[in-house]
Parts: sequence; C-alpha cells; structure tokens
Amino acid sequence: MSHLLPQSFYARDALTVAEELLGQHIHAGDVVLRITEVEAYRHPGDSASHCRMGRTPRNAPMWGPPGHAYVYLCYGIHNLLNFVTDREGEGAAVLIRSCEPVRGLPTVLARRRGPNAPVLLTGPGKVTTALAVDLTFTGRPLFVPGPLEVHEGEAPSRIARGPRVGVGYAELEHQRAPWRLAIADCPWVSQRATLVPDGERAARQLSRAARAGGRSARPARG
DNA sequence: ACAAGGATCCTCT
DNA sequence: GAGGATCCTTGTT
Repeated sequence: MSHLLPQSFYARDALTVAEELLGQHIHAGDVVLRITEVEAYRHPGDSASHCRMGRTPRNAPMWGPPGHAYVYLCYGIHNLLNFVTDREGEGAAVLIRSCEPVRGLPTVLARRRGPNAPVLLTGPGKVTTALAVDLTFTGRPLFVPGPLEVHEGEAPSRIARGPRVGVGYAELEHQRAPWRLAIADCPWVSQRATLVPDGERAARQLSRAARAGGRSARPARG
C-alpha cells in the first residue's frame, strides 16, 4: 500500500519541492516510476522559466494551485511533465527529467522506440513516453486518485546538483543556478557529468588547487 | 498574418 | 559531435 502525497507537499518553493520529489513514485495505470532527476523553475524572476513573460494560455497551470501537472510540447515533438509548486498566483514548477522503473516495465518497453538499456528513462521526453502522459494531462491534480498520481517512495541517501539543461536563452545567473537535482550515484540520470554530489564541491576545489601547484585557484563557478 | 525558436531525442559520422 | 524531426507558442507587423 502506498500513500498519496498531499497537496500541501507542493505548496512550497520549487527548489524545496524538487529536492523532496527525488525518490517519490509516479503512478500512471500499471506503470510506477521512481523520480531520480528534476529541475526547479522558480518564482519569481527565473529567466529560464516559461513564466518569465508572465501569464499566457500555455503556462496558465503554472500560475494555478500547487499539486497539478503542467505538460507542454517541446521542440514540436516531446511532451514534458512538470509538477506545479508554490501558491496559486505564483508561476513555479518542477520538471521531471528522469526516472527509474519500479513496476510495469513491459508496458514501458512497449511504448518505447529506439534503444533500451540505460537510457530507457533518462530524459524528460522519455519519462512522458513511458507514462503515456500527453497534453491532455496538463492541469490535472496529482494528489487525488486518478490517471496520474504521486506517491511516497524511498528518499535518496545523497543528492547531486548542477545547472539546468537546455536553458541557454536565460540570463547567465539563471543558466548557472544549480537547480537541477538528482539522486547521487544513480544510473537513471541524464548528463551526469555536470552534477556534483552534495559535500564534494569543496573537495573538488581543493584538488583543483593542488593540481595548479597551490597557485591562484580560480573563483568557484555558480 | 508571419517568423522565430524551443526545459529533446535519435541517427549517423 | 552534428544535424534533422516537427509544431505549437509567442511576440511582432
């Protein structure tokens, strides 16, 4: 028996919700996926967010009450799944980027085209394909019984952070913000090279300084 | 009404 | 590592 996350879970800052979404389970029909990688799109003033231009018909769910899905079409091809956070009237959400299969693997494989193996669920377009989530899911609540639910899963032992992917159009500050979060040392994560596990940033700076012969280490990035 | 470009994925070199 | 697929949203004329 698993437990639906309440709407209050989502009624917080997107970065906090993103962190706590890692390890939780998405239920859609017979498929259950464990969330392994997310990105926070924050309110206010996040120039990488779809809400950067204010309220529009497409991003309306992001401004609505928390705990609802926001699904949009990316590059004319992929449906990307977000969970709305913060309060009604604030445009913020968490993008679900990667998952680990928990149940319904045959269904997931049947929905998939292309190679399987480690890239099966690493990337936001693949997650929606596996869940059969499309644009009709936008605005739907996640905290009541229905076709798309989020349940309590297993919290990760360690988290890694890095810059968000594909936001080159944003201001530098928001390109670099470490608002992509993933379960550390988890194979079900995309673009792992740019992620740093919590607690290792200081260690990396030290070793970099050592390699540079103790001379001027460059200032930390981000 | 028009043009531009995108929170990606896959294939091929 | 580069490019094409593919179409909707958005801002501009």
